[in-house]
Amino acid sequence: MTAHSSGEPLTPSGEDYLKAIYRLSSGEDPVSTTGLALRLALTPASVSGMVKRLSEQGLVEHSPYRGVRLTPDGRRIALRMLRRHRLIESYLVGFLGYTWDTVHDEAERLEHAVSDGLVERMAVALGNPRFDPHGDPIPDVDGGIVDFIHVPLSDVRTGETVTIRRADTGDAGRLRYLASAGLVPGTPVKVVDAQPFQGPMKLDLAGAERIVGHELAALLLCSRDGT
Amino acid sequence: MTAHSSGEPLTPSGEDYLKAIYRLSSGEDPVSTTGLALRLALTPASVSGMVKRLSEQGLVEHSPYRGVRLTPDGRRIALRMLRRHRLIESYLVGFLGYTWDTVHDEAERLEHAVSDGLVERMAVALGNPRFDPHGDPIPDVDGGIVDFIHVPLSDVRTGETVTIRRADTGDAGRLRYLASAGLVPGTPVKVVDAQPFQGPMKLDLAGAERIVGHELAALLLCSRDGT
DNA sequence: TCAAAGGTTTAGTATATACTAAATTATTCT
DNA sequence: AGAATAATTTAGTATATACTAAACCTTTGA
Repeated sequence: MTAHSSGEPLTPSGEDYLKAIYRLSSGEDPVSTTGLALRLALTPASVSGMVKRLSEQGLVEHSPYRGVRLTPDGRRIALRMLRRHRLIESYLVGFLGYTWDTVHDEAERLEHAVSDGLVERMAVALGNPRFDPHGDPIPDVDGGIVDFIHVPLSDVRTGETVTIRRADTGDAGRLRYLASAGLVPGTPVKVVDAQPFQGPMKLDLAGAERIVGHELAALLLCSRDGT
Repeated sequence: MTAHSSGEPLTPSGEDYLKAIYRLSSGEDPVSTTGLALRLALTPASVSGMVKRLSEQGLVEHSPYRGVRLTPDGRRIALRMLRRHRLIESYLVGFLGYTWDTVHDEAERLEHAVSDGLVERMAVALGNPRFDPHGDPIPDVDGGIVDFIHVPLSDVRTGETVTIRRADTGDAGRLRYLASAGLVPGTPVKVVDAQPFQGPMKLDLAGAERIVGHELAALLLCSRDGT
């Protein structure tokens, strides 16, 4: 089974573009060239060129000056990469002693090198998990993905209690800090106070008080009830 | 710690060349362009070009029309790749249910993507093995490698008893057949009869008789005593 | 010893991907 | 609405790696 319908083989670069488009578009919305360029740390001009090639391969639809979106083929590949990435992260944490802040870069390279067979063996070894160590949902083999509506902690109103579900970054430093502050998926948090203008929040974590800046709070995606 | 002294980063291609040179030269002898081309399934012209670039990076020494050999830097990288490859194979067999005939291709891709840290974690999980599933020695972290003098089974004289130590191929079909015939590292074998002109050999495997063609016998590297 | 054969290198081409600088289109603000 | 600003694309360049075809050494054998 090839990666996509057209015969063209896809390069690691192409895989990264598709994955980035998926992440930025949350599956559907069109994505801007500049947004992609920022995310991939490339120039907009380079992105323009690559997008044109992906479009010729039928993996994205591109309206010049308007944006890119994935075709069904493109989305399938993006979800496959996401599955790989998240299963690899899960495996490294579960079986090789990695911590959640150190797995991202390793997975970023491995996801282009592993075979489908290896990914599935890792999935089996893990017991087919549905979430990775950061709380992100793992797409299943046929591209299904459960995506809950999560609220950034920074948007939660004072007095409300939510449960942290995901940490939306791959940055090791931030992840390490979050873990040390006890702000990991599964943790219930009550917003005691929130200062305006991107100001810090005062939180209640099982009795203990904690102050978190706006930037970090925006990375913590939460659910309101027992979702 | 970078891969080699000069600042130049090495590409996966370059890593493959160095590994191939090491394998073909058994560490020291100069290697021909054509030999390399055959091994890597490339044209001699392509090899010529790449060898020139590797030589500029100080990883190989090249006397035009005479051959290539590794510099100390080049050898270090080659051994690092060999360590990676063999540890990955060992890990896949030991922890993820792979069999010895199916690990080669997977390792061939992964060896370029894993970090040193991951390799060492796999080594620890395996208990720092010294041989991989095919019986090949695994170089240690500082590039030490125990290499015994092994005899191809095809060179063993009639009446002699040897122990199979290594299966010198990555070909899945051949490996599968060898395993099914009981011809795996560790097995003692007595040569009952050997026909001339690349003819088949008759073997005694713990009482059972077996016929093996010359090509396969040449792949089975053996030790004479209890080496 | 010298010519033929074979192995090796060079020259020129192609593909993939990134870049900078310039041209182009879209948006925003007055 | 039209000009200034911002975003996007195109044009042209560079690097890495592979290829084919042609030129070039080396070795072999008469």
